[in-house]
Amino acid sequence: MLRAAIQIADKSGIEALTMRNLAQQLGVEAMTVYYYVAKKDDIVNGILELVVGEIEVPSNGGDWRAALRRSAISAHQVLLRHRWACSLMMSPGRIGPARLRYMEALLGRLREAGFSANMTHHAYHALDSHILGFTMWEVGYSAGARQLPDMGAAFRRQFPVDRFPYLAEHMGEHGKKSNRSDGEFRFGLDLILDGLEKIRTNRSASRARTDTPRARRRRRPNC
Amino acid sequence: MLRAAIQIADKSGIEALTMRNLAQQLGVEAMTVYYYVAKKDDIVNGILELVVGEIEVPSNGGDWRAALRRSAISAHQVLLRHRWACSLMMSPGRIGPARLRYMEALLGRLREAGFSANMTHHAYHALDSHILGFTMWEVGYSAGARQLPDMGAAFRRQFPVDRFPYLAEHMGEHGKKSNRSDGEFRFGLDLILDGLEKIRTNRSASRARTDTPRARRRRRPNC
DNA sequence: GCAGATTATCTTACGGTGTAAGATTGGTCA
DNA sequence: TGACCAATCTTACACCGTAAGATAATCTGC
Repeated sequence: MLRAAIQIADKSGIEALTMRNLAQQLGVEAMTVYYYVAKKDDIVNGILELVVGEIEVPSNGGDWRAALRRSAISAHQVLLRHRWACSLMMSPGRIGPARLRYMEALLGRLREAGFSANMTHHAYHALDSHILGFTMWEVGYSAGARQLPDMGAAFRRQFPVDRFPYLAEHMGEHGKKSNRSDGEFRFGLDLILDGLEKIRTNRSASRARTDTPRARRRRRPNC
Repeated sequence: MLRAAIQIADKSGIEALTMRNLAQQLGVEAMTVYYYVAKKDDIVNGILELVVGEIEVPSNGGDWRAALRRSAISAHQVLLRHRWACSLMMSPGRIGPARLRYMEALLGRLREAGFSANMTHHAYHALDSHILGFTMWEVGYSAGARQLPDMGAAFRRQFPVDRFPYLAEHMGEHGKKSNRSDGEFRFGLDLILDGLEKIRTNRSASRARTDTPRARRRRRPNC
């Protein structure tokens, strides 16, 4: 049943996932679905869990940066396969077991790499914001582009290039082949990972040189 | 009318913004609203435009980093004032004049700082992803926290600390006063801005040393 | 002053949504 | 055969956006 629900959402969007549509897909009447499920929300949570389960969790050992990078790219790809999932992941009250497992693995990998509890907390949110934020933009953008085939032309008609030169240039960049397939996603991702690595090595170095009990307590307040 | 709509959405969430509710707020019947507006979507686009108009646009001249930082923090605050706006900004087909003005200013400020067209394109999306992605997480998280007052306890009940130690630690970080009020948002923002500044100076330096016509053409393909 | 046009509002109705309540079917076992 | 029970369907309700058209209030030109 959840498989059928995912199929509907993938093909026709999450707004097409109605109880009546789902029932029809299953060859059954709408209310029959309620024999297996208490509320529609349970279905939504269920399919979201399945999708989160598709994401590759960061591997243990080895280069932390590479591990997190692989996982983030996997998340990006999964969310592009199921374009409805992104906004659901950001809405409240949708954190199930699969999601917790993913979060735990990500947080653990950061701690293992040597980040403090507080730093891990910040790093997690920076990464999460990029993954979900960027992918959500991408999903919305491509949806808009599909509705309005030549967005560039439509834009130029309404807002002449001489009044919005930078926007025009920006649209031009979007048309480039070199900017297709994950380029923008990886750019922001690497920006964050590079920044984190720099902080990590600086902290390690400064700890080795100038650590004090008070500083350590402030850096790892929660262990 | 748009003001009344914003008021409803701010107080009771965007799902409470129905034509019947809005009409009642205006002391009128539902269909009367359609005398002033063709579709409900026009109202939604309208209030989104007003909100985007509240965002402080990056100033010209001076430190590009500071200008973009101020603008991003302003956007963050505006979107926290109107918690429904975030997801709307990421949905397709909602780019009105105010939004274009904001984008143009941001893109222009990046170009003016010396970034190439391609780099500006990437920088824009990195920043945008963080602003919208982070804020959207924050909105969802605090909404969940409001529904479930003691989330930490609820979490511990369902998922014992010994199985999710890192998650437990993460929740602990969320409880800290030091992590309130924008700390996490600014961390990710500075990570991106720092990374961009590093790229900017590296590019400028390498251009001064080793520029060739071909390299220049590839770096700024669109001017 | 008054007919006609314009502007503003309301009424009714339709097809869509999630779902509450209860009737109905068919199979399994004592 | 009769009781139990799981699976399905039927009906109905309150909500949603909105199409179509009636009604009331105001302004305009003679």
